[in-house]
Amino acid sequence: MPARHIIAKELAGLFGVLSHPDRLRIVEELRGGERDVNSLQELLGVSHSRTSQNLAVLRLNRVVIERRDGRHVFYRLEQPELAAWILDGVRFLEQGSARAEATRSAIAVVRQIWGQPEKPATRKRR
Amino acid sequence: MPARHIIAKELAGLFGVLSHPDRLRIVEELRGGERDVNSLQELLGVSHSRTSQNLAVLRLNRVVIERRDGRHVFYRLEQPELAAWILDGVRFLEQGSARAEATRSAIAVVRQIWGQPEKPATRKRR
DNA sequence: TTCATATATTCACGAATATGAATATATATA
DNA sequence: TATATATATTCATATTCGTGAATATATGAA
Repeated sequence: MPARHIIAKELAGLFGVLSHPDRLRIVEELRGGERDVNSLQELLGVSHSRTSQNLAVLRLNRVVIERRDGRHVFYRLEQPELAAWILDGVRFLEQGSARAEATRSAIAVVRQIWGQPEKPATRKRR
Repeated sequence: MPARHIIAKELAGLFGVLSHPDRLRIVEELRGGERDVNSLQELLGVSHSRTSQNLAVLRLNRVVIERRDGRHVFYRLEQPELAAWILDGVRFLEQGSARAEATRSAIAVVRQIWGQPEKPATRKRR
């Protein structure tokens, strides 16, 4: 199989993994370091199982790595630069006049929020 | 709706559009300039309608723009830098020891193939 | 003009895949 | 043990995919 077929397929897989709002937000929330599932669930405001399932997708595709500590499981980015690369892709949302103004201003906000490393919150360790 | 929700959703949409091998290859093949549907179909080695349908997805999501000329429809990237950004993302495939050696060498090849602008082939114009 | 051809898009269908919600199971800690 | 936490499984639904047929649309020839 030609190299470009292999890579196109694998890249498409990576894009597929990232083509979900929850999972994108998880990646961005992990940009500053590891977090446990509960902490992520609260940040996302979705159900526990949904968080866990999306983390499983990310883990199976080697986007995140887990570290168990007591009854907590902490997740972190396997390749922290991934978060910056994703954020960089936001510029392609600005295109086109058809794009809503709401989106354009949201981009500015998100660049503030996601654009700088953040010290992980409430990291309960034991 | 918080900015990060909006952006996560839109970004996820973009990733979804790009989460298909054919569409990724189309974007990369267009890095050097416009091509008509037939030319793309031959490059990809897939059916005509499949090519056209994937172009429609890219078009509806403002990734590509069409230009009609006679009986040909030429497509080009709306934001040419998109191809470079995607190629940049290839580095995240190198990760992890579980990754097959075949992939690693394919990455090198693809960086050669996609890494430099290419002069569009056989552009039949009238 | 009419007809044949080349090009591109759209449609309909079944197959495959993804998704979300709910539940069940497993594990670690107290 | 009981409880909190995390993962796995199941199921119903929704979405996406690929193919082949049908439908434009444009061009050139008769």
